[in-house]
Amino acid sequence: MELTDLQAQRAAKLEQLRAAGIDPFPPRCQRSHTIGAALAAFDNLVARETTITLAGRIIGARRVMGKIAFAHIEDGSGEIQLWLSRADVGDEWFERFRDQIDTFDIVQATGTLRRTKTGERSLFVRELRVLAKAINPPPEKWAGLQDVEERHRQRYLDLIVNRERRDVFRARARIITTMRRALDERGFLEVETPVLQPLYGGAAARPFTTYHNALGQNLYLRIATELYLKRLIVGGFPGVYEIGKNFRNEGVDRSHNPEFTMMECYQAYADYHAMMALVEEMLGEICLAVHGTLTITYQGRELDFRPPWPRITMAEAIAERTGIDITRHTDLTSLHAAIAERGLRVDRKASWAKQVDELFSEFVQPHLVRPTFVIDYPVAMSPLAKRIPERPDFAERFEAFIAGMEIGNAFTELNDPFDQEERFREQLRAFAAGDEEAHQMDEDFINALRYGMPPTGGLGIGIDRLVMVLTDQPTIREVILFPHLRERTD
RNA sequence: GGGCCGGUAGCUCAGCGGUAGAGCACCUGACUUUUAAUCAGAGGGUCGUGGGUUCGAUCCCCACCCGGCUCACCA
Repeated sequence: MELTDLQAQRAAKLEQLRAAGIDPFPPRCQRSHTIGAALAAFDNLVARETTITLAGRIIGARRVMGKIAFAHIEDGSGEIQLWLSRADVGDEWFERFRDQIDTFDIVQATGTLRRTKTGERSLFVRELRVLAKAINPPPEKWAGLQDVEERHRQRYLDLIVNRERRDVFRARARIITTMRRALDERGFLEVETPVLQPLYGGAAARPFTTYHNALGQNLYLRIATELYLKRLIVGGFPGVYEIGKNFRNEGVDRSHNPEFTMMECYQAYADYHAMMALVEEMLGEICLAVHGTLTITYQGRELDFRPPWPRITMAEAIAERTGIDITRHTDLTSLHAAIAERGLRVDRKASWAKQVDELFSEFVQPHLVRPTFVIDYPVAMSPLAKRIPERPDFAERFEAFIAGMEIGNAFTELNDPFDQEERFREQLRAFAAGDEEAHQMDEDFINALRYGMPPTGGLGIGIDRLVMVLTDQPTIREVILFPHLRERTD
């Protein structure tokens, strides 16, 4: 790989260090404190004049004068200023600091803590060591690394330079930890199910396909964990959950990434009302863990996580926004007529369910800013959910919306194997008619249901979108460390 | 996939037919309390890629690559 001038300069300095018998990449350091710990114990360490050794990356500019020098280092726990004087570290290392050590190099410094005359807490260095020489130069000192593409392609650099971005991913970890604890405390068992699946199911999506050489078999990367987790409810676990990646072979936009993290949980002897309560409680706990309050701001808009969240049926929501009552237009012709009557766009290619969904997505979803449950979806859109006894064309299903985004999806799970089989057959017909996202027939899942699955509530939460909401990030790419980007060919 | 915008020094950006610019960074020198250090000086570019128009193209035209926003799609 060809080096730029700046890289070559740094590589030359590295060789100078080697020539002086200094390993620019020594295997160990002698750190006595993290910077965070040293700052926390600062007054004590000053009073006792304790000699300590800190390590970290040089950030910002080195300020080297004739006989003294300043620089800041950071180690992930904090930042501190180094104060170096020619008298204390000696000519050799003072000049080495000036001539061979650069911004971004990782160093170790031994000395005592004190405040400078301006009052800044600093390590007055007596001994310096190089821990790792940086060959790549830093971006611009003030503007930093702005270019979105480079921030994502070189996330490591983004995290060094834009250190506040680390907080987004710390919050992400806290969100997942808190969710896991909430589920554990409620008796759910964490499980792992296959990522490589011979059939894909549990969601409406196109899959990524791969091939197992030894078995001579096509496999799919999972689009959901649902059908495996419900097999475990059949198997007798009272509650299970899985947090993991799903893969959907679809487009990329501000709220979609081809691989994304989903939490799915299933609770035996519960229904979708119990799942609504679970969402309210669990997301409340998570919001408190991250923000310490249940009312937060997302992209300038207030979000109130205090329970109970509003509940509105899909039919009511559509009627409210469009004046169309889908419960009275139960066939496509009638529905199209109602849409046309109001001067709205009719999708001639859509099925009834698809047309309903389009009405919902276009006219209702953008308005669902505060945390809201939309409940009771048409059965035709919900092939894995149980019918509402009094209204068998609708299913006991809800989706949770926050800031106009679908965050969660839940049902009272369909446990009638005959109905499930018929729903799969309906999906096969849709697939044959050109719906590439229709579900596949899963005979083994039907077989599991034939052994009897208790009434069960199931829930999926899109972790990435939840993190967006709770960290006030505008796009999903900002909450995924390494978001999907096209390969660069130059 | 459509529309709009962008890709120029390591980074942040200006320039938009006539020798390629600034700031920061880097390099050289001075400097014992800096923190956007300061002062003086120097270097650094296939202007995303490939064609075309032109006496001459970073600039105009075409195609392509890579992004951003947006619409569509993806419940």
